[in-house]
Amino acid sequence: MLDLKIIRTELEDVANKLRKKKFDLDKDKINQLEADRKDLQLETESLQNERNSNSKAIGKAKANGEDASEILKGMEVLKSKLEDKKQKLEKLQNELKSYLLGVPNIPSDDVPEGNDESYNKIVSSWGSPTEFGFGVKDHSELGESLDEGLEFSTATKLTGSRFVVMRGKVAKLHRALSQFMLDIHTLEHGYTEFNVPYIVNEASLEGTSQLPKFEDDLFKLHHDPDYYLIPTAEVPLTNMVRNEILQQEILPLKYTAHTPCFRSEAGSYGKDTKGMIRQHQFEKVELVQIVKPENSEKALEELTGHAEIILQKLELPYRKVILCGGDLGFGSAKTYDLEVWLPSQGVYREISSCSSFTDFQARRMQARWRNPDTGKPELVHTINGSGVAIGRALVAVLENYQEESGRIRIPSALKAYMHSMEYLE
RNA sequence: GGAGGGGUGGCAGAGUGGUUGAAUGCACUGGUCUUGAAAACCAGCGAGGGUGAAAGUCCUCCGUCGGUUCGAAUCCGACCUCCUCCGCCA
Repeated sequence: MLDLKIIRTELEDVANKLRKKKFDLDKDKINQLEADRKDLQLETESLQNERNSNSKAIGKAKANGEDASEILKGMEVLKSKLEDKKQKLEKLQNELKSYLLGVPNIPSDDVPEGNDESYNKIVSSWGSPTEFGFGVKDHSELGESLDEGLEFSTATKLTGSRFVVMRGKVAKLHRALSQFMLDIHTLEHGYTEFNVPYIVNEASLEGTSQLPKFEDDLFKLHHDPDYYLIPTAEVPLTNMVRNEILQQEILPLKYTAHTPCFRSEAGSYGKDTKGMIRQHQFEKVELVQIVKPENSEKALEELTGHAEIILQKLELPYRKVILCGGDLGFGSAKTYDLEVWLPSQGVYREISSCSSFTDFQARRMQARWRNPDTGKPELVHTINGSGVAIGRALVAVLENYQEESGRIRIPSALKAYMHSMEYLE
């Protein structure tokens, strides 16, 4: 959610900046709602003031044994007038709030212009596309041809499309990837490891801005009150500071967790239907930082670097891309995607997305820190990114480490987690 | 699942219908003292919002939502949540 004060005072400027994100801010609607709100709020509050002072006068009169019936008589009219105004004000404020909840974050100045992903800019590359002297296979072909490998049809029997069963060594490799990533982030990058609920409430999802706008992307459970499966560990990790006022000494907070993620993938019919690129359930090691506003730009660079290290240690060729305004997520001010080389497709595919949300999530969550200079609570900034997606990392390893025979070599960084196996067999 | 007891400011913890947005302690900030620090003493110190150039002023908030009342932290109802005991259980 954006700062209402900034919207009020710099409406034109905000509208201009949001244009980069292809969002059309309804200035007339905001102006109208604001004008009405102002009038109504003034009237309501002055009636409340009147009621309060009358009530106090009644209390005083009764304490002194005096007659208060004269004041009491006037209160009846005042009460119904107040009730009326209050209801109208509440309706108006709800209208304003629900509109504002649908307004995206302002993109950072260095975010490139552009309508879609074709305008994203390559920031840097690491390694070069793996060379093969033979015809490469894709990960599903490789995985299905292993004795103990990927079983898409079994998963379809158990559940439906967009799920996978991993058997034996592949399941172990998948687990090795998650252990490896967690170890690097906790031992070398200073993150605290968490094990969190995979089911969260509505307030958490509103805090990190999946709700109310993107309910269709979530799996909702039959439970009262509403429960949802997490689409990413960003939700539980970030919401740990919801409604908190943090001491500055504990900042920055650096949290990581390995969790499954659940996404309905509504609206992606026909996209990546084959293989494990796009699943309803996948695992991910997530990185979250809670920082002082002045440090958020630096923290985004740092966190993205932490995700890059994983790909480097796995010796997977990748490139770093900055998303253009049109491709930027709803709450993000700036996003870097890391794209890993997939030989079978001959393209780089997203394996991590690292974003700064500035104070957008913090405002929704009322996540604050006490600034010793002002003595006042101020909003923190939140940053998160995948470090990295495990299913996609498995895909990348299978494809980039394949040999002509169909054997898969184990990346050296993972050997310690795979009982020194040379090959996946 | 059953029985009982709680949820109040950054923390601890008073407060059971009327100048209580809230005693007290801790923490924090400023000052006095000190070569400096600590201690001691003095003063200040909740959050969100409206309005205003500012000083200020007004409104809302005591788990959440709703109700009773001229007036609710305080009474009533529902829900959430924590603790204790019993039962059950991976």
